[in-house]
Amino acid sequence: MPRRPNYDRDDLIDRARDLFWRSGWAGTSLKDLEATLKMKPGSFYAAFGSKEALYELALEKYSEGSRATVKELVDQFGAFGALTHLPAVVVEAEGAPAKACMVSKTLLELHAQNHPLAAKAEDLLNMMEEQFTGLFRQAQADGDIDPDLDPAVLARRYQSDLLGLRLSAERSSLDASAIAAEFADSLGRLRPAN
Amino acid sequence: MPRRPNYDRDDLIDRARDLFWRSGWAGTSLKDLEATLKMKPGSFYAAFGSKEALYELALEKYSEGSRATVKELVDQFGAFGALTHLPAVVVEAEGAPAKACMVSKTLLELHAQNHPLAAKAEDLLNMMEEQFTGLFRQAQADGDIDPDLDPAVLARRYQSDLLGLRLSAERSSLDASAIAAEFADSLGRLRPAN
DNA sequence: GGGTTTCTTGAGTGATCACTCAAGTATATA
DNA sequence: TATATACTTGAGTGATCACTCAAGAAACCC
Repeated sequence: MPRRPNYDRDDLIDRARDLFWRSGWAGTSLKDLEATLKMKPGSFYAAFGSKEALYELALEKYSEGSRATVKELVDQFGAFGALTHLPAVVVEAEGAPAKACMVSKTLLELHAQNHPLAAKAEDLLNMMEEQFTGLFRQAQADGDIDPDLDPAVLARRYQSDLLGLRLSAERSSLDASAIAAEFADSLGRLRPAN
Repeated sequence: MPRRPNYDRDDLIDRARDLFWRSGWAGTSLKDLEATLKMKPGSFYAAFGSKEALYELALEKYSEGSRATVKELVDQFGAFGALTHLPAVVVEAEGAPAKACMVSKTLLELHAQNHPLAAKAEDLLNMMEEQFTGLFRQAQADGDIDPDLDPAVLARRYQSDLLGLRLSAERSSLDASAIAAEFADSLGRLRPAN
């Protein structure tokens, strides 16, 4: 009996994610979303309920994609190799809507307003941090990192520096690839003494 | 003949800076500004011309204050000491409207819109980077840092990591002081060999 | 193909946005 | 004290904000 929607919901969320990622929460109006998603207000609200609900879907998808990218690097280069390759990968991502991390942008924009999306962003940053912790632990098991170091501490610092790198990569006058290379290089200092 | 304004312009800019710093560009409405500055719209526009003009004044003042803080640390601890103390100072600033750097927040929020304030933020980040370059150069002259390292490269990396630290300090679930301490500690690796 | 159900359309909602301006008020000089 | 010159007030500007809803169109089951 029902009529099926003539859009691909997953594709819509992708496009919304890219728009939100580039333009932020307040910087993205419903008019912008209607244009990008080619939806009239009625369809939009029937499909997603609100701008906030769609942002949350987009943010979750961003975070999933982010963690998937890391997993691919692990498959390709191993845990330690993923950690050293990631800085260059995020900085040199050509088609990306922005260099900076969407989750950190969300946190910075909405933290002061105690917006629910800022709390969501904190949760996602914690998840991503845990992934890094796992990678450092694995790298220790692989003999690539000094086993006396605390993987949770290493992960916290790694994520902080990575977010800084990605923020810096938004600066047009700055060569982020060079910082990325130094960042990757400095991970060599964590190798075991043997 | 004229009537003098009954406000302290410098104090108004301070209060506007703190409000913008916390809430961002789009997150700060004129109503918010009117309440914080205790000014009616007419006075506001007579005094500052526009929300954007005031934001620019506030951003410049933020940047000046930031560089002044660094200079004070240099007077107190020397160039290398300033570099090692700064991470803890920015993270533990109790009364500050936000932990993250206002200039970097501005860049992230407005870069995608090609907003003039984003270009301004880039300029100010470049100025702050130059200050760090000078500090590394001085630290080399003082014999605290390996003279073979490039101070400009060190400054870029230092600033990037510092911005990442300050961004991370916005996370309530994260102990930023611990990262700050590790950050300061890792600068010890830059000391000359002898 | 009729009937049901959902999706799509797009004008329209009140609220808020940054901003204006004419009128009133206070302070300086002459 | 008179007058000139600001500054202050606050209602009001059109534009845009996120969002609603009644009506029409399309796809499915029987």
